[in-house]
Amino acid sequence: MNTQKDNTEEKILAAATDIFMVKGMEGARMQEIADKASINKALLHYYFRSKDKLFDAILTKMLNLAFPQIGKVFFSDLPFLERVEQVIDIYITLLLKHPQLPAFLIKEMNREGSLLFKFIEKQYFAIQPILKEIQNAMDRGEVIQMKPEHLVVNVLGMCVFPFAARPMIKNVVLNGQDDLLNEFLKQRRSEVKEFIIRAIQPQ
Amino acid sequence: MNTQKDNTEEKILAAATDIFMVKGMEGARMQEIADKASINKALLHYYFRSKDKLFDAILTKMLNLAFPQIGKVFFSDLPFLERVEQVIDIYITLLLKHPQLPAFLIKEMNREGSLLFKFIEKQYFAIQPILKEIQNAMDRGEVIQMKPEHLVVNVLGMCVFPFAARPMIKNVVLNGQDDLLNEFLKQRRSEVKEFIIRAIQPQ
DNA sequence: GTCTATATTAGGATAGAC
DNA sequence: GTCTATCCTAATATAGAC
Repeated sequence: MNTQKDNTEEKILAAATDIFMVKGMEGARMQEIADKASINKALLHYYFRSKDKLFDAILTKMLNLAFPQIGKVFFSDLPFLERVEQVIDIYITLLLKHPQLPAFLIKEMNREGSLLFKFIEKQYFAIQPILKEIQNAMDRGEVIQMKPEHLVVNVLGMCVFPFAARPMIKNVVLNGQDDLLNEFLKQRRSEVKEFIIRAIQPQ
Repeated sequence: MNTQKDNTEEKILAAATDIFMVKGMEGARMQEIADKASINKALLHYYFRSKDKLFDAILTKMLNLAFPQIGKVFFSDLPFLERVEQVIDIYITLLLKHPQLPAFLIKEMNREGSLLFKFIEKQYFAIQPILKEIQNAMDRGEVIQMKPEHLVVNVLGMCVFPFAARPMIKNVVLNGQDDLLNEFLKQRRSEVKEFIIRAIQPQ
């Protein structure tokens, strides 16, 4: 049963997500969020007490969206190169749905006092098995030898960077046209896959 | 001859650079900049009239540092693959000197009303010859065939991303240790080069 | 050119009526 | 639960003495 409370809370969360994702914690204004949710500032505070708490709610939501993705598909018994392709696929698909996510997270992880650090520190233990598994694949000769950490960062960089730097890509590389940008970002799925495979397949 | 004016102006610029690079336009405080420059707020305004104008001065300075780099070395008569290696070398060297630059620019290019856009739009004409030259190298068979725009973004992503996402790399991939992070970033020079070369060299 | 003191505004937060 | 009105602090900016 949907009370009015639930309904308003959802409106607030939706509005806050939109605003915070684009402007970040420091750029966002409570007034703007209230306007977008078609309520007033006082009601924002009634539901979330403070800007910090509201922001934390949004940040947590987006983090749970972004981070757990890798692990899911990675530990199957498919050949390693296919698993890499799947990871790239999943990530680009996620980013096409949330293009502002990379810039948002980069902004946030470089902001002092961000709650993001609490979250980030825990992830160390989550990624160790992945690095280990990459090393195993290398030892089996499924992939060329290199430092697993650098492979991870290379894949992440190629997937994430064009989204974080969309405004530059759009205006510098393409000709300022939104539809060209969208097309370009969609192409990343296959482009990154092919590029990575060429770089890491044996011989 | 150095008047007191020059001296103070330099102190302000140095302090403002430090603060703005780390905190961005919205996170920085005039008081903090004044403190760092060992002067008071009023003097900041005496020299630069407003926070906006001061920020613009810093932004312009950093942009002129970051953007014109590529072109310089790119149009020599060296083999294409060697030129790519040189570009990577120059960029990673620049980033090791200014590790906060990527996050700063990503923050800024995603901020509405940023003066960065005026600058960014002009760069379209600067990069066209580079894309053309890449295409030529592909047609000559010096490199594998792909969309030049994606090659540029791949190189840029691998160079820039680990700097933009330093806090995450440090805590998630490495073990929260600053010296490990530094070592890792230095390794990027050779790692990126080798990775790119494997991905784009013919056959 | 540099300071202290003050004005001004913006923005987060609360009180209190309904 | 929702609103209007108001408070309070932080932050940019200016006035005016030295």
